Amino acid sequence: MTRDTSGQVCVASRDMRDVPIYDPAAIEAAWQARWAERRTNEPDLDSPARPFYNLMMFPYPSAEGLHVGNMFAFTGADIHGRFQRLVGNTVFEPIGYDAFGIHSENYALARGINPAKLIPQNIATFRRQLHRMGGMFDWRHELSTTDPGYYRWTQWLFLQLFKAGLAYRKRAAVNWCPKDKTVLANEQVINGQCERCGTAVEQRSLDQWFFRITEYAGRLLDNLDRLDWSESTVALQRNWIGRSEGAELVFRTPAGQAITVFTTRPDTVFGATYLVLAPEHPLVDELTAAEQRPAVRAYQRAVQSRDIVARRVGEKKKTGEFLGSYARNPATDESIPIWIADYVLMEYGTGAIMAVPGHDTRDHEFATQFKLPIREVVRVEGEQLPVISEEGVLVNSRQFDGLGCREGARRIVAWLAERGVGSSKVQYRLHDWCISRQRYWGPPIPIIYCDACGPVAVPERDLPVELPLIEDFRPDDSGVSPLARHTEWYNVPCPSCGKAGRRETDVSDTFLDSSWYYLRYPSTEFTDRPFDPARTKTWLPVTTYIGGNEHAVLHLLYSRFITMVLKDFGHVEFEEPFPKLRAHGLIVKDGAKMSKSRGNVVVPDAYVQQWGADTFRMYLMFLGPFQEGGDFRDTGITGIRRFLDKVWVLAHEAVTAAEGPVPPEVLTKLHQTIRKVTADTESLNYNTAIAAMMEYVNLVREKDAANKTTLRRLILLLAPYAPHFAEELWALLGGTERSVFDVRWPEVDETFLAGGSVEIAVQVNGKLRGRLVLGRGASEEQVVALALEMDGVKKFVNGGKIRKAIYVQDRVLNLVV
RNA sequence: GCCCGGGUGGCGAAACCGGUAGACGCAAGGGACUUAAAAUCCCUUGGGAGGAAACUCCCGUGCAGGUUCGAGUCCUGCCCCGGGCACCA
Repeated sequence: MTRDTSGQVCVASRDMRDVPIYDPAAIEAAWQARWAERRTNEPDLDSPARPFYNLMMFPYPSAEGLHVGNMFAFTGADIHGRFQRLVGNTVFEPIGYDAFGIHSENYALARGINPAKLIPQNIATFRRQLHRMGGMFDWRHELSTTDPGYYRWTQWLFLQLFKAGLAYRKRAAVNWCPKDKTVLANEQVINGQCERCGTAVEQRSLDQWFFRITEYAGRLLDNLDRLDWSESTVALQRNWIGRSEGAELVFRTPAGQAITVFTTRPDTVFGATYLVLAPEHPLVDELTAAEQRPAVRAYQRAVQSRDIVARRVGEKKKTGEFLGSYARNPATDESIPIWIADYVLMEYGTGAIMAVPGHDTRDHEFATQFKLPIREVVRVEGEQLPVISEEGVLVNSRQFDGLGCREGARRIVAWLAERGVGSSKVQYRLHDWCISRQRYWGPPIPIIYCDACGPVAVPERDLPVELPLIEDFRPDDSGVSPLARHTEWYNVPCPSCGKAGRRETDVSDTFLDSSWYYLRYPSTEFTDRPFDPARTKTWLPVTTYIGGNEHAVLHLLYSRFITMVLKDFGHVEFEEPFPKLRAHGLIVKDGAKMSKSRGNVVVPDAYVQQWGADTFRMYLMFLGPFQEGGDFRDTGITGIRRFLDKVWVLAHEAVTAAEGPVPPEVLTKLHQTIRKVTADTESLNYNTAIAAMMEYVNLVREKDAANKTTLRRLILLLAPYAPHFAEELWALLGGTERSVFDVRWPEVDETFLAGGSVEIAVQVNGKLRGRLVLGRGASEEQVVALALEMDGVKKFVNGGKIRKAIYVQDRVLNLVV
């Protein structure tokens, strides 16, 4: 019996020859030290032969440390990087920390310690864990978004948008989380609740900074067609941008006011029997008749106080109020009533709709409730109103009667456009990006307010605007940042006129930090520029980006937007930062997402400690398809360890044993394995690549064909997956290179694939009746002749005539009788 | 409601372009080695029926149909699970 220092039982050679014990802890520590000392993972950034920028989504350094989901993601990405290096690319694989933001701040609040003191401890833990997992990280280029040398440029970025008119300030109803005491982006509101703490979100009206991402909606959408991204991610982004084609139509009041509505169904304009404005619509006041004023005011107040949950999600029952005034339907010329109702949202379209109760479920509900006229303008045989389908013909639409919906829509828009009361319009669901946060833990927005000059940009030479270390970093419900309690910090002269000014006390959204970090990585050592032009030209855009779909919308959309802006202002030469993106799956535990609140977070440390990083890495990859994720159970780790033990023993046997001839079938299998592992690793199908290596090892053992030359090839295949293990065995098998990662990936020799025998399935009428083992490439005649001799086949052919024989070369023969 | 995934043994999963369903691994059972246990090695393992046995047959990829010589894979209509969006006009 043998045990290593951790108490782990280890194998001896299967024939009891003495083989040193595979002790991952020792090997892994030694190789990690060697990599650091030899600068193995530090590519030449200035003149790389074949630059390959392998990017993974950087973590936020939570107090719990790296969890198993992070390790799954990073391992998958690291395998990709290591493989790319082995096939001859100069791989740059950086890592960093997205350490600003509400996660970190909330934890700091709970502990009562300033995040500026707490975060470095968390980062230290992450750094240690990232080293331990054996990633091919270039530690020279590690970054943290909380470093003033980083956020200086985040602030610079803000200023570029500000100067271009893409950052603006407006008072807006925003999502307010009463528990976290902060404004949330729409994207951070899930079912009307704060995505962090689950508290119901309220509406508040505050002055906020916004970025005009909506100006880029069309480009952000159109470019998706040109990106090599996981389909799932593309679908999420498309959905989020939400393009709708339709028309804007103008309804006029007798007094001449114009109410513009957006509709996707201009074909139904003859059925518009009333108008509905959002309660906050700017025209509401002037359109309200005197006698309706009290009721309208009361309704507006009621809507405002109702939380966003009720407005957005719940409440089947429609509510609304008549304004007491009318407008003309531009198609029918009829006078129709104007209402307000909270089912119409100010943020979408024009904040006003033409209601077509015959052909819209919501309008139908509302009209029924308030007894408003419902008119049929689209007829579908055998269907009752409301008819939503566009597969009908227009009726009650005068000269347009009888047309199909689509054709009708075109003609009606053209007809209204002639009279200046309509035009076609593309509408997006995307909203502008609110980047203000009334919090402490973020980069201060670099603006100074001056009574004379208005909001003035902090001069670039004065960046960074450093976040001061304050004791009272706790937010309150005043709606202003904790920084607003520090006059000594915010009272500064106006950079423009020199009179008394006041700093912006809000900080920016974490998503701004992460919207450009990939530009910073190659240039971390430059203190005088955000990203060096030469380095950027060499390394960007990112070659492969790997990350989770939880960032499919926010992070990826914002990064694309920021890159487009930088392109438009001449700072970079490309507009898509991530031409190739692969989404990995989610690791769940017992069917549920891992979260602190569920208490099901799995920390990898104990596993890495017990089994070694290599075993745990491979185990995570063997769990299921990388791009699908899976449920974490630790029941299968032994399988991977047994596999590595077998390879370990084979390698040691091969070193001492005399080199014998390799059986041909082992050689064939070897080249099949090289082919499969190459293809699967390239396409991120790591689970099946591992299975293929296991199959090969099983065969080598069965044939007792351990051999240095062939084992070296196996070690190379294994290297991306188990890097320390591979280094150790490569050296053992006589590798003279400084690292196995400086060797070239093995190539498939087709001549070995051609040989060997195949098993051909023989079917009668599509049912399997026997198998033939033959040399590759047998002709149909030969196979049919042999098949007819088989007992199982004879029995079912039963003397009948073969009507047809279908032969798929080397695979299957089907006899039809 | 709309948009993505997905449904295959006791479990995680494989299956190229429609061509031998269940590779690989876990767990389980049996055996070898051992004083014993662990480790290791060998065998069995989708369900059912028959046979002393070598074996043989039938059924089987969420459900119901269809296309095809042949369907886990393609088509039509459903059911269920996961994720995203959602009073978006």
